[in-house]
Amino acid sequence: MHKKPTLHSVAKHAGVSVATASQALRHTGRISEKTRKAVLKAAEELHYVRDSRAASMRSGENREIGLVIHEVANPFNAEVISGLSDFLETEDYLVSVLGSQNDNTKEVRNLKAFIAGNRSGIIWVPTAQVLAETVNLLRTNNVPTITFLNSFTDSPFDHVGIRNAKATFDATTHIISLGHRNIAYFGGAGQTYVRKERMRGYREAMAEHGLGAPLIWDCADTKLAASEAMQAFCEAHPDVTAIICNGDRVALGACLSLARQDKLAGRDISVIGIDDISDAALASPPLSTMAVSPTELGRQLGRVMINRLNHPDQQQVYLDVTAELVIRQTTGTPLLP
Amino acid sequence: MHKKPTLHSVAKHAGVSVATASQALRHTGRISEKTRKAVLKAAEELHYVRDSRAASMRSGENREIGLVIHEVANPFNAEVISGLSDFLETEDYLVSVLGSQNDNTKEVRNLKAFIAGNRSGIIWVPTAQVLAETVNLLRTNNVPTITFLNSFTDSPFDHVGIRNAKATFDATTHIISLGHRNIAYFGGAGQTYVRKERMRGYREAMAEHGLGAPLIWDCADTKLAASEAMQAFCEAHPDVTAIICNGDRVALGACLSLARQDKLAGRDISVIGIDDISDAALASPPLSTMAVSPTELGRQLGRVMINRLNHPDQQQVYLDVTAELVIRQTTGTPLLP
DNA sequence: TCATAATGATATAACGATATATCAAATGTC
DNA sequence: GACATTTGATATATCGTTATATCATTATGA
Repeated sequence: MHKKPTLHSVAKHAGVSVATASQALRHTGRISEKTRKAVLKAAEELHYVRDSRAASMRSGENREIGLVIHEVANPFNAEVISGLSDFLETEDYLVSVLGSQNDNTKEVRNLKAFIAGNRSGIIWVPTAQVLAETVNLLRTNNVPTITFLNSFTDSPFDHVGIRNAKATFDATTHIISLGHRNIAYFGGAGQTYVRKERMRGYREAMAEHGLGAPLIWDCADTKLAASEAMQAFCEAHPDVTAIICNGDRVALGACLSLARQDKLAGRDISVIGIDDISDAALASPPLSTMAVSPTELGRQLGRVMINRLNHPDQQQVYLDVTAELVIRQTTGTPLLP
Repeated sequence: MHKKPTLHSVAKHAGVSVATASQALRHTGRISEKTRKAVLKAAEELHYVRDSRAASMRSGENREIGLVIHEVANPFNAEVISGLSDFLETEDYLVSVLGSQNDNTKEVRNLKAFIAGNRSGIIWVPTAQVLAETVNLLRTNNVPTITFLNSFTDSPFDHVGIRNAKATFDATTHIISLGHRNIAYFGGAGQTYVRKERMRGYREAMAEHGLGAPLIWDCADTKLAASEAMQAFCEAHPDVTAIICNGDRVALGACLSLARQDKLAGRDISVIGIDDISDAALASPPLSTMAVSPTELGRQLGRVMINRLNHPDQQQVYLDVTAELVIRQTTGTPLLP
């Protein structure tokens, strides 16, 4: 088996020096058209691909962005990734993704992998417990970092996320305005930054209308887990007439369980989600939700990153996108008792 | 802003030479325990992360695998990625993913990015039209490559995929055994390798039972597109009593449309998918399908890759996984006319 | 005791590219 | 025609590692 072509072999094949070949391929304008053509032809013939490790090491340039996310299979995340890479592509950056499965060890390993590979920037969805150590790692290694969705106190990094508290506040207010009194917060587990904020919005809306004793029901963030949890929830709390869900996936799972119990979401129990993933509009009945457009969010994220790369000394950016109420068919007036 | 720590700064901080620091960090066993400890401590204090570009350039080792896939947001793919990276992680490899959005230009760009980054191996879901040029690119650059799902004639690469023709043959045979005669193939578009094989299986089963005039209905591979196409399909072919779908996503879209028309999948029209994505079992009614377990498929893929990396001269591997019939509630006997 | 071997640290040369300095030849100016 | 300038190609150092050779030490053995 022969070895892969290098700049050296291209130069030899074109009959020029390595330095000339390098310049020719980079259109520096210091090489005559004739020899440039010759080098390009040689490169073509040998199927030469520049070794980006060597190039970026010498030049210090590396147009690659790393994304460390908890779960790639999450449809909301998948749509964000899609929007993000589409946008960054137009800026000639490449996005690579590593999933941490909500595991702290993997998270650090993935961040280190991106630092090791000298990414120009890192976008990071932090897990619930961020160690000061991890922050120091990113800072001393001098990587422009943006936290996404989750954040943590005293974070020195740029941030792009959702106005979580406002989203659930608005959702809860809407539900209350429909006449509901007995409203629970359903789904999610643990005290992630995002969930804490969302629960806060719910609590505040409840308090504002004098509806005390907020009720919170945990479950893992999957459709399956939510559908099982909803079953148990309905048995435990038959008096609840509406639930504010921790996200669309959970909301869809809850609706599934309702259908199995021969109940109708929007009539027997009102359900509202957050995110507006593409399945939300397609579900039956279509899901009411607080829409944030994951694709657009991905683009925003890209914009903030480009901005940071172009202006390293700019002050910290903190961008929270507002979720819009989308009323479909899973929210309605409560049944009279 | 200070610069990122290098082996040089670690060595200086520990009071040893660069060579010693390097060996200490790699546990080569040629360094005394005392100085090794000192180096480790220095590295820790400076938050040193090895520059993998320099390391892999010099050593030739690079434990990273690249995956070029058409669509990350596809739930089947997402589950495969999850299985793949979990497995390769146990072998101490890292997986990075690039999505090509079914675009030929992006596909080549992504492959080049992985070649440029000197990945140890590439897993590749080829688009419908693969240029000889692209194959040469991979070969001359000497990257162990595995095609996944799709392939092409005369491919020199290892392959992991699904026994597509058998899957649809079995699905169709099952539908026929239930008593259906008027059966269509629904979904997908164009002549990808996978779809051609799947249509072949359908056609062969139909022919074997003397059921001529196979009917094929195109639509894009998304739930939304499928639900719209199904509407049109039902109007155009009211006599069809069962459809073999190009995949679960399409099948779920079709079921959605049936529900909107107040028809029940499994009674009015039988629907069967392929893949068994996690939503299949959760849908209402639960989807009958030809199950391949995407997570397990991801693991297989990882196994084949490791195998190739450890045995570069082994002959070409071609592995097709068999799909199992899973009967849920969307398949049943046809209504009497 | 003196040669020989083991141990632990270091010096040096790569890996494959690019930035910079350099140099020869061609061109321009008065 | 002598000198300055532009143009196009090249030589060399460098990025941050690791592999290999080298070199002091100290330990071992006859």
